[in-house]
Amino acid sequence: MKSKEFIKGTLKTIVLKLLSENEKMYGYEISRKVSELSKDEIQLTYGALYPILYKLESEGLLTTTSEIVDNRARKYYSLTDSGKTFAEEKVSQLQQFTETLMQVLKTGPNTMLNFEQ
Amino acid sequence: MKSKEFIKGTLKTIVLKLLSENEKMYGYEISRKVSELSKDEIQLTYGALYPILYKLESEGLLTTTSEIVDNRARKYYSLTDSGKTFAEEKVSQLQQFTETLMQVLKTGPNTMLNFEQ
DNA sequence: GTTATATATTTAATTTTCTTAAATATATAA
DNA sequence: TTATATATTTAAGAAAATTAAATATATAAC
Repeated sequence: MKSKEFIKGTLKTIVLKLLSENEKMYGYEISRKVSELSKDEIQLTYGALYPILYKLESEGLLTTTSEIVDNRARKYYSLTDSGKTFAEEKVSQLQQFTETLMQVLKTGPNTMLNFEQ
Repeated sequence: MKSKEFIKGTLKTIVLKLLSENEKMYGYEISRKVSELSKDEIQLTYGALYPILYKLESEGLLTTTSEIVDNRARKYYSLTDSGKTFAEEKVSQLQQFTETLMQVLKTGPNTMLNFEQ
């Protein structure tokens, strides 16, 4: 069982990151891309993904266009201008946070205590 | 406003990490230490911290001892043997996750698309 | 003296976020 | 005709964290 708990809070920013790299993407594609990039370590389930997309849309950060591809409905999501700005901010903040977290996790183990015996 | 959302899911592991470096710590101390190590970027509020500690205790991963210091009650938390093993696992998993996340965030921006025009 | 700040723990209501699961539907390979 | 892959949506429930308040002592400032 992969450690899913750590993803919490980062999913939205990952979605924003992918959308900032592509003119338009659809839900399934986003989910696959995350699996691919993370070598299946990070999974973006639909139950998590679609609510995120709806919320970003309701906030005016992305727009949707529907297309029929191979007879199947496909809904594309694209960042708006404010969405692009927001995405840059979030990604930058997450990178910063990640570095800080690594610092916190790096200290020790038992710094300065390895001289005993 | 600092990006607090990213912390979700990582708090427990941060607590475990600190406890694995110290024989015993009390709640307030843990909270302060996280602020210090992260230069105030990560905040462990009591509403988050104490429920985490209670849960770890109920799972047998840590034990508590109460002391009176300067007339004030102070409750120390220490990892049990299984707690130490668990802490190592969690920290290692979080480090792995963090590296994966950085890889995902690193790709792009707009790889291969900067030749247009 | 009393006010503010720092130390210290606990608990509860609420919100956010995610998991799990199910429903719906088409295309294609076995 | 069965399984697998593609594709979206929604809802119930759980988990985790936020916010806020209650309680209590010590000490520094005014």
